[in-house]
This record gives sequence, C-alpha cells and structure tokens, in this order.
Amino acid sequence: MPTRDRLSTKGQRHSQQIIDGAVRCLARDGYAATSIQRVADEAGLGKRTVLYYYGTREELFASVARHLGQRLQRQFAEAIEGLEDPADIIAHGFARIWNAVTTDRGLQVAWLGLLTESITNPPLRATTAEIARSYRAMFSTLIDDSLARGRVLTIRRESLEVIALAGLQGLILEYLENGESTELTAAIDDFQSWLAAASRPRTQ
Amino acid sequence: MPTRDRLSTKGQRHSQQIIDGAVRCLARDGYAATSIQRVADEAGLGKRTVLYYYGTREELFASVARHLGQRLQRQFAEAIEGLEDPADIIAHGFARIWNAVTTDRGLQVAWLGLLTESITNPPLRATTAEIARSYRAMFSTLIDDSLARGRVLTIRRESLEVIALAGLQGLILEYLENGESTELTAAIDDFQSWLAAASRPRTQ
Amino acid sequence: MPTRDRLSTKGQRHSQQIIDGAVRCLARDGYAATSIQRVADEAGLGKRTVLYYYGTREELFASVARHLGQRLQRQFAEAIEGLEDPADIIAHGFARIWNAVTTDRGLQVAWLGLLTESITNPPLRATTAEIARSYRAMFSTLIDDSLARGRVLTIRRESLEVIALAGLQGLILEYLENGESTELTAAIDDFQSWLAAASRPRTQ
Amino acid sequence: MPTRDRLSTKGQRHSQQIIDGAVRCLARDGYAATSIQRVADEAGLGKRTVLYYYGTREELFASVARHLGQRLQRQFAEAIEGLEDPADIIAHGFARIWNAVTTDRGLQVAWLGLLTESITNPPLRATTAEIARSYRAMFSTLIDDSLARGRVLTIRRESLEVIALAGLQGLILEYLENGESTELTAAIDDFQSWLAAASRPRTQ
DNA sequence: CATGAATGAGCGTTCATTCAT
DNA sequence: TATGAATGAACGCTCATTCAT
Repeated sequence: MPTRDRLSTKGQRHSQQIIDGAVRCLARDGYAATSIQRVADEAGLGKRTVLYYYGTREELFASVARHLGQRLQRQFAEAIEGLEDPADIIAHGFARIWNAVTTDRGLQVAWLGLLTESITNPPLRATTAEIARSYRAMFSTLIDDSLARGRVLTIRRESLEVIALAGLQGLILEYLENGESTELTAAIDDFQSWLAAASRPRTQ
Repeated sequence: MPTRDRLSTKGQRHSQQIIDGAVRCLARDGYAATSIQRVADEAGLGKRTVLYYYGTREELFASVARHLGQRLQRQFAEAIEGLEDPADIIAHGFARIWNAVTTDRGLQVAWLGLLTESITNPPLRATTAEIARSYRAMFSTLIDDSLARGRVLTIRRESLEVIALAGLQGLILEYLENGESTELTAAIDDFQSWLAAASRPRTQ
Repeated sequence: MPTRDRLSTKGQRHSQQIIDGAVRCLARDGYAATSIQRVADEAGLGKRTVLYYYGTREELFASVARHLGQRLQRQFAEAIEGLEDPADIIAHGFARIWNAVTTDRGLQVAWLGLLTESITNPPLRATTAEIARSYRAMFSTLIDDSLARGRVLTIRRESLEVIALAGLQGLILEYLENGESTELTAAIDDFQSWLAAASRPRTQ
Repeated sequence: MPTRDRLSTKGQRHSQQIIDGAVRCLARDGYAATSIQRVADEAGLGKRTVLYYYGTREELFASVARHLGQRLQRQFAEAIEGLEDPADIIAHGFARIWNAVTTDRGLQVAWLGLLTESITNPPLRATTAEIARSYRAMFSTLIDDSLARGRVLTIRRESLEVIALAGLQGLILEYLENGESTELTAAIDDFQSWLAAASRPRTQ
C-alpha cells in the first residue's frame, strides 16, 4: 500500500476520486450495499486500483470516515465562523450548524451509515469515536468561549454538551428519515432557544 | 411462502426462532453482516427454512422491523404504565422510557441498524416509517393526557413532539456509541427536566 | 399419483389447466426456463398440485408432449380433411398443413422445445419418437391414398416421406426464427409444387 | 471481464477450454442442463474462472454461439472447396455439406440447442440470427457462382435459398433424432438431385 | 383427493482478496 | 507504481422433491 504522504499527482487525484466515489455510494446505497466494485465504478477506476490505494475494504471505510469527519467539522467551523459575541453564539450557533447540515444531505447519510456500522464493527469504531470526540470538542469550545466572555450556565456543563450533541444527532436522524418539514424547522428553532436559555449573562 | 396467520405449532415456533435469531445477529453483527445463513445458524435452522418462512431477505427484515417495533412499543407502554397524575408523567415519563431503553441494548442496536438501512432502502423504509409514526403517537398520547388533565404547553406542541423524539433517538445513539456514563445519566436527568418545563399547570 | 383414467371433474379440469399452462410456458419461456413453479403460476394452481397430478417434472413434460402431439396431429388431420381426389391431395396437401402450422405459433415453439430437449434426454425421447412416428404415418397414409387412386411415384417412396417431413420441419424452424415472409411463402409454394411433381398419374 | 482481444497465453488457452467444454456439455446434456458448474468441470477449471472470462451465463452462450457458427461455417466452406465447375457444385455441393454435418454430430446438437433456445431468448437470438444470415449467404454465393458460370434457375431464387437451407436444417433435425439410416441417405441423395434440377445450363 | 410444510442441492452472481508482472 | 489475471467463499434465491395430514 502506498504511503499516501508521498503520492504522485495522479495518485493524489485517484485516491481523492475513490473517497468521493465511496461517499456517493454510501449516500445512495448505504453501507451494506457499498462494495469495492461499486466504489470503483463510481470513481471510474478499476476495482484493483481501489485496493491498491486503501489495502482493504476496512481501511477504505476508515479513510472515508476520517475524510468525512474532517469535511463535516470544517463545514461546522465555517458555519459558526464570525460569531464572536457570546450572545450571538448562543442565539444563532445551533441554527447555523443546522443550516450546514442541510446543505448536503448525502454527507449526513454517509456519515450515519458509517456511524451505525461502527457500533457493531470495533475497528471502524476506533475511527468514528475519534471523530465524535472532535465534534464534542467543537461544542465544548463554543461553551468555553461563552464562559470566557462572561456568561454562566444554568445547567450542568456536561449535560449541556451531551444534550446539544445528542439533540443535533437526533434531529439529523429525523431529517434523514422524513426530510425537512415545518415541524422540524419549528423544532430546530425551539431547541435553539432552549440551548440559549441554558446560559445567561453574569449579573454584575 | 406461508401466510403466517395460520401456522402449525412448529411453524409458529420456527418463525419466532428466526425473528429472534435475526435480532441477535443484527445486534451482534449489524445489518450488513446479517446474512440469511447467519440468521439460520443463530436460529438453529437451515438457510432454506428461513427463506421458506419469509420469502426473501428483504421481507425477513421487514418482518423483523415490525416485530421489533411492536416489542419496543410494548416495552415503552409498560414503562409509563401506572403514571396517571400528569405531574408524574411530566416528571418521570422520559426517565422511565429511558430505563426501558437501557434494559436491552441489543434491541436498540438492531433497531438502529434497520432504521439506518431504511434511509437508503425504500422498501424497508415503508415499514420503519410506519413504526416511527407509532412511536410519535405514543408521545402524542402522553401530551394529550397532560393537556386533558389541566396542563398547558409553554412551547409549540409539534416542536415538543419532535424534540422529545429526536432527543430520545440522539441520546440512544450516544448510549450505543459510548455506553452509559455519568454524563449521560446527568443529561437524561436534565433533558427530563427540560421536557417537564415545557408544560405547567393551568393557573385558573 | 392419480391414475388419470378415473379423475373427478375437478381433477380433469386441473390436469388440463396444468397442461395448458405448461404449453404456454414452453411457448413463452422455452424448455429451460419452464419450471414446475412457473407452470403452476401459469395454471393458477399450487406447485404441489402440479406434482400431485404428474408426479415428476419429467412425467409432466412427457404428458405435455403426448398432448401436444395429439393436438398437432388432429390439427393436421383437419387440415387435409375433405381432400379425396389424389390430384387435390398432391396439389394442396402440404400447403394446407402449412396453414395449420401458422395458426398457432406457440404450439410449434413448445413442440420444438420438447423435441430439441429430447435429443439429449432419453426418457423424453421415447415419447417424442412415438409422436414423430405418427407424423410420418400421416404422410405415409397420404401417399398410400395417392397410390391406391392410381398415381405412381417418380422418386423413391422412403425419400419422399423423409423429405416431406424434413422439409416441413425445416420450414417450421425457419418460420419460428424469422416469422412469415414473402420469401417463405414463395418457398412453401414451390416446395408444394416439387412434392406434387414427385408423383404422376399412371399412364393409360 | 477481460477484453479477450489481449489475453495472455494462459488466458487464451483457458477461454478456449471453456468454449470447448461448453460445446461438449451442450452436445451431451442440452441447453437446459448446461450449467456454469458443469462447463467448468468439463473444462477442468473452477466455476469462478468461467465467469471471469465470460461474465454471465448469457454472454458465455453468446460466445459459444459465435464460436460454433464460425466453426460450422468453416467446415462447410472446406466441404465445398475445390468445386469450381458449376455442374459439380450443383451435383455434389449439398451432399458434401451433408458429409460435413455428419462428421461431428455433437456440433449439430449443440447448435440446435442454442438455436431453439434463442427462439424464446431474445438476447441470444441476436447472436444466432447473425450466424443464420451467414449460412444463408453461403448458399447465396453458391448460387451466384452457378449463375455467373452460365446456368439459369428453374425456380424462384429466393425459394431455392430458403428451401435449400430449410431442407438442410430439417434433415439435420431428422438425423439428430433418428441417426443415420438408409432412408435418410437416400433422401439426401434425392434432395441433392432435386436441388440440381433447380438449375440447368443456359441453352445458347 | 388434494395440499400445506419443509428441505437438500444447486443455481448464477458478487464478494474481498492474492498472484504476478 | 499501478493494474490485469485469477480465485475461494459466500451471497440470495429457485430447483424438484418428500413428509405429513
């Protein structure tokens, strides 16, 4: 297997095509139906070439998970970028993140596919766990920022982190199942409000 | 394929063994790795026998989904049984449901496997969607009860339904990924409190 | 297996439905794709019922062959019925038989399917051979009639029988492959003429 | 699937072994009983290897049909090779072709199996139709030669082509069913004579 | 007389992977 | 470095058939 640090220009292009093809397959067909052959077809390459770059099916999916994690995290970071005022973060952070979620449904489908698989697939779990931690870290940083800028929490900090993340996941699941609906939009709005109410400005 | 309405005693036992075997496989191996052969092995029957009762892999999973849906629903119903006082429902309903969730992790893993697969698998989606509706109905009934017994909502009703369900799903996902933790327990507690705060007694 | 000599009214209807269904399957799908299941579906009966009446797949096809043989033979007999004058038999016999052939293409397809299969399938061969003999007998009787009414053959009798039969089969094959065409019609016409020229009235 | 244009030496040998095995199976067992497994066994290779070279059962049979068509055509071409004098062609052409037919009965059985199957199997039909056209072209060329060398037809040209081909097929069918017999030999002889009488030298 | 219950064997196909260059 | 050649194992499914009533 190539080191992937030192790849020729063509090598870089190929390995990227493969990851993109795999994400499209996961989004369209789900984890179970995403075979190396289909990924190869989707990427316009030979099956053997896919294996050349990623060694085994397992390693391929681990790479896809890492890639997807980074991509989603970057998306989220961009979503909340520019929100400096803690009141803004509080008032709009979650809604902005939600906005990022709905810009590319396929990415969420692919990610959920890998996440669900990872529950019964320990090697993959190692990779997704790492990514999940970084998500949590994102929320944690947001809270740190708020605290640093003079707000105080009205509920336990750990609960806030867990609920914010679980709420996001649960709402994404609802979104993936039933699509966008007025109810869902209302729910996002009210959930955002509830998160906002979890902290208040420090009274002198 | 047998009608399954009129089955001999042995037939009923066999078809039940198969469903149970399939649930165990889904819980242990995940959807992708749950083949008819493995289900048959787990049930202690021949592969051909599984097909005899359920026709195709797809129909088998649809049956498993239906079975699982009923089982979980019954579990939830038992969990909140006996809660008559709206204040009790409000104060303990979610926590009791959560209790039911954690009594059999395998059931949740199997269900999530089917639910995730159904996103990219329209025929299966038809079945899971029906079940998801019945879950929602359960929460809806709970809210109706509260309203009938003199409470008023402080947030939009649809939002409450969606958030309660999404929150539950999200927390289950967190539970399946990372297991029980003090943080999670705390989060359940605080989420229950928030749901409780979503209604208040009517002030004459 | 039922004796089939003594069948209840329903039994007679069923066994007939099965034969008809099998002929339709053979005509539509060919021998290889005609399974007991498909025959049963086509007949609107259970697979088990088909086996009840005919015991095995092999016996079913033997029965179908016998039925088909009789049906085709009757068709041919009707086609040449009323031709009493040897000159008429000679001048129109083959053309009339051809007419019968093209009234139901499906019957010919089914028959060719069984005939071809019988070449590599000895048990079935026994049945088709018997039928083929009766075909030959039909031509033979026609020739006998002509001779009895005062005509003499210009080629060897056995050759005439063989060529007439082989010509019919070959032209049917051509018909099944390419359908009716002006060329084929012309060929039938000219072949009929040649057969007519194979005998002449006895002089003085 | 390999392109089969550029195959290694071993690849060429393998793909040939497979075709030969398939022809033997068709000749011995018929189309319906010729499974990939049996072809593989007959060729002394693994089932998977057969699929590697030909992709699907259908493509395998299409390849076999093409191969068989070429082989039979070559055989016929060799049979009539050296017949330059139109009188010779006329007097011996059909008999020589018949000679070629009887040198390898298996080839004829295999071909009839595919031909019959193709009637109810459109994809295969495409292939066999093409081959049938080339057979017809062979007869057509023979007639052209005769005409060019100063003979005139006594029956319609299209009829001649159709009858010659249909007669050949019908006689082959008779041969495959009942084997060689004195009657059949006589019939060939007389049919040859009739074909010869279908043309005569141009009278100045 | 007629049919549900049940099954072992085999089907064509796809799987991830190794070999060889 | 990159890819054709090749394969054993397993897939979901259909086959004809027997058991039992």
